This record gives sequence, C-alpha cells and structure tokens, in this order.
Amino acid sequence: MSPRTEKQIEKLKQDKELLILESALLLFSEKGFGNTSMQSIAIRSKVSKGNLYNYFKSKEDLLEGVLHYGLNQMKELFYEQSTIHTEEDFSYTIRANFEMIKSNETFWKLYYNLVAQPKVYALFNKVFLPFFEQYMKLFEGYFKSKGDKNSDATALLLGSSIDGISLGYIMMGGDNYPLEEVVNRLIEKFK
Amino acid sequence: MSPRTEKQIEKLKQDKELLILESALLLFSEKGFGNTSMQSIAIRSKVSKGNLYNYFKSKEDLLEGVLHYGLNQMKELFYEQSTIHTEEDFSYTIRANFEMIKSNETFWKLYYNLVAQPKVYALFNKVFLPFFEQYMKLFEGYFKSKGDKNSDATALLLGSSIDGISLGYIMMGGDNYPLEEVVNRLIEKFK
Amino acid sequence: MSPRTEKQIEKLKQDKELLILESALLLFSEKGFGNTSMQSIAIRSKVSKGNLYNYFKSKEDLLEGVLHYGLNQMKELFYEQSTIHTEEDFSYTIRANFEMIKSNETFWKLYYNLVAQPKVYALFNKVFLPFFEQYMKLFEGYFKSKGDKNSDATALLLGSSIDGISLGYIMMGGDNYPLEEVVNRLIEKFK
Amino acid sequence: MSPRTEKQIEKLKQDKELLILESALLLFSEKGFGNTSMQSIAIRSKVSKGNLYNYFKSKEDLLEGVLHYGLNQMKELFYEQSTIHTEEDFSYTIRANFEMIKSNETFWKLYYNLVAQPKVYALFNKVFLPFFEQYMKLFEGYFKSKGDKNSDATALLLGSSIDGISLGYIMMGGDNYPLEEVVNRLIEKFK
DNA sequence: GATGAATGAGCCTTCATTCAT
DNA sequence: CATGAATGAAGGCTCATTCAT
Repeated sequence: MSPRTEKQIEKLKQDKELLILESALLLFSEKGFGNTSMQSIAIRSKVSKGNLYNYFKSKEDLLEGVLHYGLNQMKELFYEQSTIHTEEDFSYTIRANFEMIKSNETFWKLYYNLVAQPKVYALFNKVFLPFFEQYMKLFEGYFKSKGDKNSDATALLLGSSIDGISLGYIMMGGDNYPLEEVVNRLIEKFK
Repeated sequence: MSPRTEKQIEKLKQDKELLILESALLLFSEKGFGNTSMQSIAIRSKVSKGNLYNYFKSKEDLLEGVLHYGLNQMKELFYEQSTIHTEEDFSYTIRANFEMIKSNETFWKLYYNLVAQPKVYALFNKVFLPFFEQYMKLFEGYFKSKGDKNSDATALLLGSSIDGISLGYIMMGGDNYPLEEVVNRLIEKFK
Repeated sequence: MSPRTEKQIEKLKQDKELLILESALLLFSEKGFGNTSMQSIAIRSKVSKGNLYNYFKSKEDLLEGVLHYGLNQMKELFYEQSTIHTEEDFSYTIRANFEMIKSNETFWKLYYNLVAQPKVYALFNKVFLPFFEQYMKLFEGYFKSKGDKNSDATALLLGSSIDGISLGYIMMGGDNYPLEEVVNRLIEKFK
Repeated sequence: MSPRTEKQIEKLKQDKELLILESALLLFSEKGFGNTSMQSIAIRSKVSKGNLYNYFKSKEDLLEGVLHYGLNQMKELFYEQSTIHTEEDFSYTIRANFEMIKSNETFWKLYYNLVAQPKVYALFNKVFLPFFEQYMKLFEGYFKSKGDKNSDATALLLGSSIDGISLGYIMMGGDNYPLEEVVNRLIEKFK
C-alpha cells in the first residue's frame, strides 16, 4: 500500500522484464530466433513459461521488445550528435559507431541474424529503418559540405562498408578480425 | 545394364538431385532454413518425402549440399582469373563480382540468411572460407603492387565493403538500392 | 460497525456478486462455457481475477451460480400460478412462458448450450428438474381435467414441443423464427 | 503394385479414417467438442497424434468430417422418400425419423451439443441446414394437401416438436423418456 | 530406388487457480 | 476484501525422420 512497496513491485517487474529481454537477446543471437524456444527463455530468465506471456504477449512481441531494447541502448550513445563538420568529427563519429558495436556485440549478432529473414523483415523495418536513415543523413551532409556531387551514393557506400565491417567483425570475432586497422583504413578513404 | 543405361540412370539421379538442390535453395532463401519443411522441398522437387532421404541423409545435409552447389556455380565464373595488374583489371574484377551476385541473388539471400547462425557457421567455414581467402589474396596482391604497406588491411576493408554492399543490395532489392552508382564510387575509392 | 454499515457492505458485496453473475451469464451464453476465461469475466465485472475466487470458488461453481441466478429470475414470473382451468388460462400460460423466454434470451442460450453436456448434466438436474416437474404437473392437470386419459404423455409432448420451439427461436434468432405464428398453432393444437 | 495391394492400402486408410471418425464422434458427443483433446481421439483411434493430422488438417476439420459422416448415415435412411400423401405415409415418416434417431443416439447427442455453440454454428449451418430444409418441405407439402392455409407454420411447429422430443429423449435416456407414447400423441395431433 | 503413412518430440500459447502483498 | 504476478498442466499443431511395402 505504501508508495515504497508499490515502487518496489514496479522495480521488480521491470527487473524481470529486463531479465527476460536480456535472456531473449542472448538466446536469439546465439541460436537464432527460430531455434530459440520460449521454454528456454523462460528457464534462463527464471520465469515460468506462463508468466512470460504476462510480459510479452507472443514470441514475436518479445522479439520486437528485444529490438527496441537494443536500439534504445544504442540511441543513448548517439543522442547528442547532430552534424559532422570537420575530419575530426567524422573520424570520431565512425570510431564511436564501432565502439558501440563492440559494446553490443550480442545485439548486433542478433541484428545480422534477422536482417535476411523475410519473416521478420517488416518488423525490422519498423524498428530500425528510421534510426538508420537519420544516421545516413548525417554522413550525407558531411560529404556534401566537402563538395561531393554524389554525396548520397557516397553515404550509402560508407554505410554499406560499415555494415560489411561490422558483419565481418561480429561473425569472425574480435580475435580474428583486425577491426582497428580496417577502421583506420576506412576513415582515411572517406574523410 | 549397358554402360549407357547406367549412365542414363546416373544422369537421371543427378537430374533429380539437381532438382532437389534448386528447390531447396529457392525455398531456403525465400522462407529461411527453419521455416522450410522437407515436405515442401519434396513437393517442389516432385520427389517423395521418403526418397528425399536417399539423396540427402538429413535436412542439415541438404543445406550443406545447397551451399556447395551455390559455391560451385560461383567458382566457374572466377576460375580463370589469377592476378590483378592494372586499374582495368581491378575495375573489371569488382564489376564481375557484382554481376555474379546479381545473377545469383537467390543464393546470396540464403547466404546472408545463414551467415549469422552459429549453428551453420561451422558449415559455412568449411565450405566458403577457402574460396574467400583466395579471393582476398587477389586483391591483396594488387594493393601491394601499388605500394600499399598495409595491403592486407586494405584488402579486408574492400572485402568487407563488398560484403556490405551485397547485403544491402540483396536485402533492399535492386529497385531500392542504386548498386551501379555505389559500385562506381567503390572502384574510385580503391582503384 | 453499525448494522447499517454492515448492511451496506453486504449490499455492495451482493452488487459485486450480481455484477459477476451478469457478466458470466452474458459471456457464457455468447461464447460458450469453455471459451470464456475467468480473466474476461473478471474484467467485465471490474473485479480482480483473485477476488473472483472470493465469491465463487471455481469456474464450475460460478456456472452453478449463474444457473441458479437465471432460474430465480424465471421463478418470479411464475410464482403465483398454481392451476390451469380454462382455455384462456392455458393460452395465457403458454404465451407467458414464451414471453419469459423472450425476455431472458441470454439465459436460454446458455441453457441450450449446456443441456447436452454430460459434465453439467448433473448440475442441470440439480437445479432445473424440480422446477420443470412442477411446471409439467400444471399442464398434466389441465389435460386430465379435459378428459385426456394419457394426460402425462400429452403434457410431456407439450413440454417437448415448447422446448423445441424455444430452441429454434433462440438459435435462429427472432428475425428468422416466426415465433408468434408457431405459438398460435401450438395453442390451437393443444388447447 | 498389384491392384489388390493398392486396394488393401486404400481400404486400410479408409478403415483408419473411419476409426478416427467413430472415436471423435463418440468423444465429442460424450464430453463435448471443447472438452475433447486431439490426444484422446488419437489414443482411442490407436493412431499417433501426428498421424491424425494426415487425415484431418485441424480439429475443426475433424468435426466437420464427423458431422458429414453422421449426416450421410442418416441420408441413406431417407433417400427414397419424396412426398407424403396419406396419413399412413405421414405416420410412417415420423416413426422412421425417430427410429433413425434411436439408432444414432451418439450422433444426435453431438448434434444437440453443438447446436447452441456459437463457435460452430456456421459449420452447423453449412452441413445440416440443406438437409433440414428439404425435410421441412416434405411436411409442408403434406399439410398443404390437407388444406392447411398456414402449412409452413404448421410444418415449423412439427419440426420444432420433433426437435424437442428428440432432445428430451437423447438427454433423459430411453429409460426415462416414454418416446413411444409421446410420438403416438404427436402423430395423432398432426396427422 | 520410390512411396507416403506413421511416429513422437517439441513448439507456442492459454488458462484455472494460488498466494504474497 | 483486493490485487495481479506467478505457476504448471494441457491443448492444438508441425515436422524431421523412419519404415513397411
């Protein structure tokens, strides 16, 4: 009845929801969406199978939750940045991007797991596209300011390259993919 | 009984195997590995469910077959090329690479569908890596010949960029991704 | 603490119990017993799921409550009538019966929903039979007074006919079943 | 390969389908559609749960199968009859109708189980209504030939009465419901 | 080799009921 | 009395794989 108790309950609920999200993220990214059972998520979250559905009304809903969860973590890292003016800005943005990927490997593994799955493509668009487009705009503006007549193609090339590097890094693992060097090269080429 | 008849039988068997591979490739890439049933592959190949298992001893085995099959198709396109000397060579190789991707979209869709699934990652390594490494060597040699001291990082960057461009093109579809322009930009940057 | 307050509480409790009964009756008859969840009843009654069980100790118990509740509503309509003497009495009783059915369609829908389910047949017997038997007696007396030697069979036939008409009316809906005419015919035949 | 073998297989398949239909009919009518699990049907039919779905693609589909199965059994009994001319015809038709009900009690129990369940009402209409309407026409013609100006209302009354009698007989059981006498009374009233 | 009926494990989801608060 | 998070059993259904023919 006291505010404290209610708050605690709310806290607990959030904790549990977070726990579920974390478990789902991990399992989805490790074994793929289709190969992960709700059962296994329940066990890992220490929640009963039935109770899972009090937090997420379906497996697909849980996936959407996971995507939003991951996206929000990323957004925090980029919130302040609105334009790129100098080479330093550019270099910094690129590096920050890869730092973020390095600190969210699990999520990105999930991302590459899903990106090519037609069944979840719509969902993906819904959650990710807005974020990506805004991100692309940032680079496009920079290239245009440097006199690039084809700034949108250049931005798309850069975006695709980042995508490809991330994919390689995520899939091969930090020990096998020399991320630092490749990123340095990337910055040299595009700055 | 005659050699000819045996050959014909062998031929027929191969035909049927081919049919299965084609069907599986198409369905896997369209609906994903997990969402494709052996039943549906059997129907599309006009082979009975039971007989499917005379050609491939499991679904996973069939997947491996499909990957080999796709890889072999690609290999044919690149067999002759052994070194890159001039900018023209380079440009030609890059463009040829994307031509190949354009003519094998189905296969590449499957590839990106699977690349992030650890369950098939081992399989992927087994089948693809040798091919990719040889391909990377080609570029590395070219960059080295141009005096690049860090030719292996550059080659990896190029490879990753190609990967990212392909992924974008495959996922967004030819109508939405301006492949031509992006590839032009890519060649300019790396040539 | 004062009697008045206790009464009010009692009143409130009854109100809530009534609310639950009404909700359950509606939902049971609309979607069937098996397809109605306690959850949905709780929501419609604006009672928490847990609290529901303070009023009815199980879903089956709630059903029994609903049946009693419906029966009691009917009883009120027939309480005063004790014998049928004239054709007018007879005609009036029949018509009154169908008026009652028309004003309790929801309940009767539930009734016909349950009547054939052995699982609730025992329950049905417990609650309905006494009422029905008394009702049959009424007609039997009338037919006997008219010299019918087989008055009990006639009464049973009449009862069954009423049952069948009600079933048809309830199931086909008032717009599709010409209740008035059929009842007129019924009265002509039996009066 | 020989016709005989194929035939035997076909026979077996039919046998199994029949077995499933019989089991489902029995269980549905005993415990209701919603309270019967596919599992229990499988066990009773000595068929694996999975194999059940090779014969009926869903539980609802199985129900439809059961309804058709029951209807077909009935149809055979009535096929020849096309018009009712004399009192004997009429009396015979009525009695034959109840004979049929007596020899298909299980099916009719299912029928009354379903008739009031909204979820399967559409299905019911699809399967039963055509049959019933044709049956009503038969009586309507008879009453009209006797000069009844309101023959359709009378036919509907008769139909409803039959319905009600059947319901009573089915629900109370042969020992408790004096079917013979009630039917005699019915015929007297309507002939 | 060819067929497809048969199996059984496993999946997602629902729901009556309980219980800590 | 009141709440709703939590449980766990059960349900309908799918599917890779096997095997008798």
